Amino acid sequence: MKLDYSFYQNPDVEDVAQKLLGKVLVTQFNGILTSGKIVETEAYAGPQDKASHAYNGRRTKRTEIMYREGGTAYVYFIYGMYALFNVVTNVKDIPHAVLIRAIEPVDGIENMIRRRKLKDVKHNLCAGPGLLTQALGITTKHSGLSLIKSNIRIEDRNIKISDISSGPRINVDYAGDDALLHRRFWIKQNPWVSKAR
DNA sequence: ATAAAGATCATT
DNA sequence: ATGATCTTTATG
Repeated sequence: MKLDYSFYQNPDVEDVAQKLLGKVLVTQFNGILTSGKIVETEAYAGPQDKASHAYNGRRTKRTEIMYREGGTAYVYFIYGMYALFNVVTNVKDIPHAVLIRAIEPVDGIENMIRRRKLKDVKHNLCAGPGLLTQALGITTKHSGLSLIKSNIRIEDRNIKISDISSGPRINVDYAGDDALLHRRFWIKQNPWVSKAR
């Protein structure tokens, strides 16, 4: 069943990041349904987190979306090529977010392969934040959409997951000491987790 | 108006 | 380790 606002409005963003592991991220655009099991996430704890776009309460046109109520999609463009998908958490005006870093393909795999311009299923189909958005057809124009009311949603399909591992977030060295915090979570030994760089 | 950086990825 | 590629943001 689809996750509701009560799931997303949890005040503990690290807790949500871990609970998202094993849930299924689904998009349904133009009748094409694609989905994947979330296997890797990162928590961004708003104003107190030097790695967050909302650090120190920064509000810009882009980051404004993070101040919406939990259960909103925050998608932004980075490095001139990639859209990264985040789940906004906590209540309105508290800019917490969870970056979805990797999924394991579940539904519509042929369409995911086509969107990625691959020949067949390879490890790089959706193991990385910039790759899974391509595979699911997510772009910046989806930023601000409700995960409860739009064609992007997250479902609990009662998938049991094994142990959770944690470590520092990727590519946030600009965050000083906050770069050392263990706010990246993944399903232990899952082959679809992104390559750590 | 300009410049610099960036929650990445593929390749060497 | 480096290059591709361009939006967002800060600064002047």
